[in-house]
Amino acid sequence: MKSQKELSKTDHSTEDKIKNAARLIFHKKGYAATRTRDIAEEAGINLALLNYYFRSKEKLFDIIMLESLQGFLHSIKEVFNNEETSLENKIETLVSNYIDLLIEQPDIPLFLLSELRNNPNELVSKINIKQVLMNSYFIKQFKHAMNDGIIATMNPLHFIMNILGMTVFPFIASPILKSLSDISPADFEDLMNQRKILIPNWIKGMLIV
Amino acid sequence: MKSQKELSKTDHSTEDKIKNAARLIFHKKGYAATRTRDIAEEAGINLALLNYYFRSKEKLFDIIMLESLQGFLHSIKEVFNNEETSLENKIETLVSNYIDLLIEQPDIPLFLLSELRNNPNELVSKINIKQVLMNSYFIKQFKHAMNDGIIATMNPLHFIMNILGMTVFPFIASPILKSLSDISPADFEDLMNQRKILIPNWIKGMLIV
DNA sequence: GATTTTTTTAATCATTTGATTAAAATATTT
DNA sequence: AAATATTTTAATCAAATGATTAAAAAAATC
Repeated sequence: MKSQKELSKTDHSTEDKIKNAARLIFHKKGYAATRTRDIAEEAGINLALLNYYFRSKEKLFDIIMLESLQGFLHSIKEVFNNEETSLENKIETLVSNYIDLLIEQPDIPLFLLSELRNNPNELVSKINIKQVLMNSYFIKQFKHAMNDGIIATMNPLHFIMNILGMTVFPFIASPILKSLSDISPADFEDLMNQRKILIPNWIKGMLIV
Repeated sequence: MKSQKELSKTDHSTEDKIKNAARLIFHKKGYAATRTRDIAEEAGINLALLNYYFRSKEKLFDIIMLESLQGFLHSIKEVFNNEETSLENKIETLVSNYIDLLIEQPDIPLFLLSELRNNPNELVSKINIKQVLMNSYFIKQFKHAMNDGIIATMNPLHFIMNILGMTVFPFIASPILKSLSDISPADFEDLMNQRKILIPNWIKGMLIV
């Protein structure tokens, strides 16, 4: 089990050291609350180096943001466009993969959602999430099963909201959930691991005609 | 249907004008990204007045934060401790109330979750969410029904995560969801209103033994 | 209506913070 | 080894930003 910091791939080059530090702090505090000096300190470099390599805070942020978003979508892409697996299998794999990802990097969802909130972000259109998700093989399978009466009729958006809501929300709300009961971080992780099995079962229950 | 701004209760007094402006901007941009000058401009007052009435940005923020958190918990409190209603009824009421609340004030969840993320917040302990939720009549009913074999066995936390996840998450992720498909804000609101019926049904499905 | 208190304003301060610059240190090339 | 290019640093700048102050305006009190 590696810590967030150790996890940061080989920071051999100075550029990587800065990027890894930036990722860590941006993810934890968001753009506005992050000081370039904090990044420099975390990276163990002089502040001027940050601007030497990345020109500005904003450009550095854009790089981190793009990579984070791509990384987060990568899991979905992989699963959604696999033409070999069943609908059920996709649900199981998606939930399980995401819970693993979120246990490792619990700050990612709140980071992404906060930063995408207002920004008239070209990123979202750049990445073309719509194409990736709504035109995926997974959605085709889903619609097909609906037409064949195998699963209940439902707007696919409801379906996606339910999967993501049940999977991602606990991590977003973990500070509150942890204070709700007296669960330790280890207990919380156990609960999340239980959900790898539970969520797919609940989801399947929603699909029964 | 009032806009967020008009909704702001009677800003008769200067103090109220400032608080309402602060609430609007803090909710939308978060603490770090908010400039006291923006609040002053939104309130239509001189910047010095903000400090005259509230001493500092931080003190003003603390007031808004406390009120927002209390407001958000108020809905739960009301429903959870009603000893007249059934478990099913509580679920329906809670989901319906929250969806109404979130349609009116969609910025609240991301605001609360972002700001509570790191802060070693005394607020959370001050408000004592634990007492409100985990020792509520609702949880008693839930545990009782489990013991009697009326509903499936499940950690109550899973149950709360599922209700809140399915209810709140779509609003947090709405910027992305809206770009996912081509739904208009009106379409989105329709979807959310559908969920007032759908979510309680899905939840009940999870509880079947 | 004069006096005192409260509210509001314009101007300014001090600190923070993103960014730059010129020089030093290090690495690379010739 | 000398010359050149690259990387790093310390010092500093300029703008943004939270906060204060002293004076003006308005309201309340006598």
